[in-house]
Amino acid sequence: MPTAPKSTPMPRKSVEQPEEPSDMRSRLLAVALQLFARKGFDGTSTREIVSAAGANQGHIPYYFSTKEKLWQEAVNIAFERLNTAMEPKALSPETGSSADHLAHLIRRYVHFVADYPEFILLMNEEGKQESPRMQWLVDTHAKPIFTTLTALYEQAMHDGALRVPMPPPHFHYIFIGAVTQLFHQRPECKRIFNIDPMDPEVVSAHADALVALFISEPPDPTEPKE
Amino acid sequence: MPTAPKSTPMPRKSVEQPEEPSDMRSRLLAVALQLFARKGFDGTSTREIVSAAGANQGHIPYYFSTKEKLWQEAVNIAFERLNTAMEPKALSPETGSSADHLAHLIRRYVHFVADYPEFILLMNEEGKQESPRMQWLVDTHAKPIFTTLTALYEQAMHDGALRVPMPPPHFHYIFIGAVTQLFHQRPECKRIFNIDPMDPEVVSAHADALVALFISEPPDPTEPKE
DNA sequence: TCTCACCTTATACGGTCGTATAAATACTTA
DNA sequence: TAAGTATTTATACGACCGTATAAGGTGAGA
Repeated sequence: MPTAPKSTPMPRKSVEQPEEPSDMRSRLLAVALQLFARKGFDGTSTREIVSAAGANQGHIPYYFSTKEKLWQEAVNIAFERLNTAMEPKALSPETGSSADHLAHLIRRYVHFVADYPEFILLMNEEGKQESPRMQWLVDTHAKPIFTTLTALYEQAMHDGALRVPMPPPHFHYIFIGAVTQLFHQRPECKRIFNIDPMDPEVVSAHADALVALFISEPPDPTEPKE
Repeated sequence: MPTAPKSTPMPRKSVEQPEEPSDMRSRLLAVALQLFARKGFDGTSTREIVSAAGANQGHIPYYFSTKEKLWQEAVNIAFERLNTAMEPKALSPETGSSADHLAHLIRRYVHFVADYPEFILLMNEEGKQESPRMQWLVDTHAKPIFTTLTALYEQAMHDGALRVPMPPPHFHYIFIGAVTQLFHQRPECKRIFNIDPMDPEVVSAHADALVALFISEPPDPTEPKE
């Protein structure tokens, strides 16, 4: 920009976005994650990422060498957030019934998905077709998580906490689909039903419905048992 | 190809694929539907379509004028198949309980999705972000279907056929997600669980699980009612 | 056989893509 | 302040994109 005033040479670094991560690498990762989730890997150009991050084309080979590597690092961040939101200690509690615990996990996951739809958008985008990216994602992140989840499902079925027992893979996809479809199809839902899935009341109602659908009712204390 | 033998000038038309639709327009539509479903609108190039259909670049402006129009015609075909598979008369039966009827519809839809995953791949691809394509798809095809479905859900809840009553939009996305996620994430499922969702036994087991989850059990005739 | 509408082909245009790199700038350390 | 490292910039390359079109081929009716 040849017309920029040289008389005010920017004090130190950038005063532009005091809230976002200041270094270019982090900003590129954050922007890339948003765009990859919303528009897919092929649907997102490096020029779009660079422009939205206020960066330069040269930054991508400099920091990430390749668009694919940039995507991998962005996915790593998404899984870090999942693991933070659903931290492992919450998965094996010491108190409360199995049903209560599972209900709590469902509510937590619903709110995570609503707060951070990028995660499921990425997963659904990459899980639907064979590709090196899909294999990397599954082997690196998904498989270990699903091993843990399968154990959780089996424990819950053993405890009678799940209303309808079924093989873990079936339960897994039924459950994940039931939780996420509303948020994955947000624009469609807004246009068809005039409802915004991100509305906090909608999110809570969704969590309630899912808990009622999947979790066994506790035995009614006003009735004699057996 | 200058080395092609001119001595054998192809009798009449093409003897190549006697089973596929013979005219180029239909072949382009069939191929485009597959590719759009598997790789999305942006992820599919007209050159890819043309090459897979054994056609020429010029065929696309000639028959469809635009890639977007080609996409629209392919989507029309997908919805024709949905409407054929779930034909309206099946939606309002005269005999049997509401629960039996609904269970039948669930099984039918599960098998449709398994046989023809292109449909849900297209819907999920386009429903996840705002775009003129999404608006066209929803206004042209999805909205009328979902109006019918909402009436169906409400009737089923009124009849007590659904185990867990909830507002129709919530039920809709929970149900669609529960049915389709397994088939949408087929490559992921194969890699994680070593299970192919298209295996007929897996499809049937999935349908059974969904019926058990959503549909109320019939009142047990061996027990006195009330 | 000639005509003419229909279909197919080869080829091209301007634009965008991922990637790359040399030069310019900013920052740190001495 | 001087030297050296880290970052940013402008720019370029070849490949592929959607779209377009003029020329060639084909077959039915005159």
